[in-house]
Amino acid sequence: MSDLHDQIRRRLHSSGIRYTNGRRTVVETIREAPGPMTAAELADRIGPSVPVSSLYRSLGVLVEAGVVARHHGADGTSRYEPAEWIAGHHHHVVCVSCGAMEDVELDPDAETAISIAASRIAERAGYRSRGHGFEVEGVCASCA
Amino acid sequence: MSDLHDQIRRRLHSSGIRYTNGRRTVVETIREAPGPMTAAELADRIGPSVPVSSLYRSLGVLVEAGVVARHHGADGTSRYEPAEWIAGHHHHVVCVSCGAMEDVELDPDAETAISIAASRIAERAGYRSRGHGFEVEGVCASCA
DNA sequence: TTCCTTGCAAACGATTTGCATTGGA
DNA sequence: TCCAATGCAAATCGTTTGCAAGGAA
Repeated sequence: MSDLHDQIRRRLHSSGIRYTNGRRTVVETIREAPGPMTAAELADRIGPSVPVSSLYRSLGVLVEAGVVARHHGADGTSRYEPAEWIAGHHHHVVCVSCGAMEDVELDPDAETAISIAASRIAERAGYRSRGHGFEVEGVCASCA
Repeated sequence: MSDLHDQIRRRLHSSGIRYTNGRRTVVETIREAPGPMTAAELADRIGPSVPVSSLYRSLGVLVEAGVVARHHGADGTSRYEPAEWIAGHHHHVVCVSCGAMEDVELDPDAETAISIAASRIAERAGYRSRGHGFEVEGVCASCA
């Protein structure tokens, strides 16, 4: 596990960015989270040791460096989770009612179907497909 | 076409809501737009006849009534377009760089594949699938 | 010493809301 | 008449930034 942090440290260092305690705390909190978290949720879990402004700055740096991925829930707020090279490939369900977001993995055949359809969609609009990330909308259990 | 506005008027009236000039202007502007628009873009097109606060209030009412659909761009701002019963079924590509959003239609076979995979994803997370709406992420032509 | 990073507070952009006024059925 | 809708300004929320102090290489 220190392995991972070494990898991250190297990644950041190659851009002249330091892997400080605060940033490591942010990364660990995101990794321990059950799913994509908002900045406010992260701030709650981390406590006052990392003030909001620093939290946001760290998140920006980590997203920029490809360590953390940023997503947008149905409520407009950003949610953060480990990048794919850390967390593995997966998709998201987003609750259109409360904005919650969860990770989901697909079996290979569904994955293939999705991949084809998604790249066709991107191509048709003249977009360069970025992986084949997409989000499914629905209503979560507690909102239903 | 006055047909459509009559339908909308009836829809709103059944909830004790009035279909005023301002709201009609908002609906028409959204219908004439080339794709999902932000509130700011709508305000630009409409001009000062509908102040921002009224615009937002109208959008809220229209979304609530199922006349307009609200989506979340990659930049966190909301985008609005006619509801599916007006615009027809389609999907979206979202530019992860600038937040732009475009409509895309799929051929029936891709549509079927997507539909199956999307409902499987929703089910797996315990979400009630809302249609099978989803958004594909990519990078648009002007950002690439 | 030289940059990068932090922390606080102030600034910001998008959206919402309080309140008094206007307008429609 | 009665309740919904409007317009303005102020408030709120998530997020960003300026600036001076602190810390690692």
